[in-house]
Amino acid sequence: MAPAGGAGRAAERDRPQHGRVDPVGRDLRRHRHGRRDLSPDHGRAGRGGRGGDRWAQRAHRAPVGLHPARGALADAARAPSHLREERGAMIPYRFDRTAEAAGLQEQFATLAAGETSGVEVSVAGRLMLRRTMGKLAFGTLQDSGGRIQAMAQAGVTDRFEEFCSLHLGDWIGARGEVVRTKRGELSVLVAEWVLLAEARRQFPDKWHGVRDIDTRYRQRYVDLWVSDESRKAFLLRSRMVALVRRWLEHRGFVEVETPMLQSVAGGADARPFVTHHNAFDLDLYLRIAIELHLKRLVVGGFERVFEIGRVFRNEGISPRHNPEFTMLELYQAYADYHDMMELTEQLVSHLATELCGGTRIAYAGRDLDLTPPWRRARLLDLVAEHAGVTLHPSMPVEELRVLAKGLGVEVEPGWGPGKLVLEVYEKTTEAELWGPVFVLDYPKEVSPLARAHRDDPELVERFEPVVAGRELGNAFSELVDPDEQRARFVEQAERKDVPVDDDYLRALDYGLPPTGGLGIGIDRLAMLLSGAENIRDVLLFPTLRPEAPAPRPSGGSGESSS
RNA sequence: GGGGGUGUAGCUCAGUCUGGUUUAGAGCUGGAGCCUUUUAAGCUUCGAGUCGCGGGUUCGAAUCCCGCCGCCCCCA
Repeated sequence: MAPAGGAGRAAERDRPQHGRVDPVGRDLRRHRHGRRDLSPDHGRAGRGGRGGDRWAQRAHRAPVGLHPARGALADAARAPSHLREERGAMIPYRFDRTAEAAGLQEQFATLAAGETSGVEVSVAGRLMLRRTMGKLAFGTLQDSGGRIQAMAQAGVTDRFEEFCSLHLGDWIGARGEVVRTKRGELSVLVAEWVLLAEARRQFPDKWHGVRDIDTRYRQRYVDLWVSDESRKAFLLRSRMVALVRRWLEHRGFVEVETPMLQSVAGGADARPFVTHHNAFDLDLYLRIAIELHLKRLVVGGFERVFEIGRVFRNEGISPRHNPEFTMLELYQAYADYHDMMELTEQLVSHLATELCGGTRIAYAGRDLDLTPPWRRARLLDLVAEHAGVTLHPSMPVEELRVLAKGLGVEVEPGWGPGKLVLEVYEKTTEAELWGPVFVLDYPKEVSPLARAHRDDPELVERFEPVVAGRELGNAFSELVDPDEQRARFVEQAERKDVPVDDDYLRALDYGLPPTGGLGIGIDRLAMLLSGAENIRDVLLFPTLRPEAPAPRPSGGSGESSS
């Protein structure tokens, strides 16, 4: 049967096979014995249990498939366990839960040790700990919101012995009275229970959990199941994104979704991923920014618009970079970058207040005060402060090059003065800024979508909020002049061999009002508020190298070739 | 690409410097059993490892040497 093959392959992948007994064959033999000798009785007993079918709808007994190993090699140690096979066949289609752990802990907080409540509930969750002692057993059940102890007693609990043989990691549903034990632990005294899912692979260390960082990223389902802090970080991220949406909607922003597949990947300076559309026989790019589409929408009359979405950059991976990450971008008509600064500090302090209980937080072992207003400082002034040199993009290229080298900053031949200034800032100053600080006024050369500074034509009205030595986002007074934009695109195209986005220029021809734009890295923000120092700790499934080597063409192992 | 760290049972880790009392250990998990108030329950017992992979040195390699691979961190 088909499922057998699948299970077998899964088991094989977990360990190399070198002339060992095939686990599938072993399982199969074991299974047949179990059925022949033991199965029928247990089948009847299971289905005839009192009240079971009324309480939880049980599935018809499905043909019992092969049980893959509970972890590599572990099946070798496992007894036939006909009980488990029978139980596996009785998984219900649904379960009526009437209470959750956290709610019970709250509701019965005053129930005294040794007292019974007279209240009957049904709970469901995963068995995290188990303590059996002959005629009495305790299990710690975890649901999405908390933990509650399940207490089973011979003579009270249906199928008591089977309950005692549950594995850590198994999911069960249980009905019974809420009681508090003599030792003070709130419990559900189980009358009836049902297996909801079997954990066929062994539970990680119940005290240490999973420490191996690779396993935590690759098998997030295991990490989330056993790592409290991991669960918390992702819940925080989820709440954070919800708060961002609500906060922006309150301020009249409209959420939109724009294409991720683009024929011109614009809006940022990054290498795109290329993909191919078959019907059009057309190469397309995964977007590297959301910017240009959102500004088109402002042209179209959406005065306040935002998108929270994935962008893709085909560049290196580091503790702060993942090839796909989530950006918030927003555009507000009639606003400039000063408005964007206010919006940024208000938004971030709001999130910190809601999620961290205040705007003074700790990050990487240091205090961080996100209380507005944040310091505003010109990039050139910060470079002077930290690197001790006064630079300006109007200075001769050669002079800037010498200054940069003098600071130990490596430079490339083609770089103009603006790029040199930016490079000096990034190499000498950015990481030193604990912040929060708005770094203002970037060279025009490196900011092709930002509007020239009203006081200095060599600069643009642009800022990056920098926190803990890292940029959290990027914002401009947007460039609205179509001729100026065309000139910057053309200049960029000549220098970097990137196409000009003619449609965007056409959109500007229809009139983009003065507009403030802001992009914030949602992952970075989640790191900040959850205390994570690695972006992978806020990405459920970070990009990793494939686990197994690519399957080789069939035709031998290839190892014996001489 | 360079440097540093790391890889031993399903999980968490000893053992590596100083090669051999080690047939590779512990705890948890898992199997069998005892146990009616546990809180990582306890107790008895059993099983489980190509010590990342491949070469080499040696009478003998988890341990020393060489090469490679994965992961983490720093730098580019």
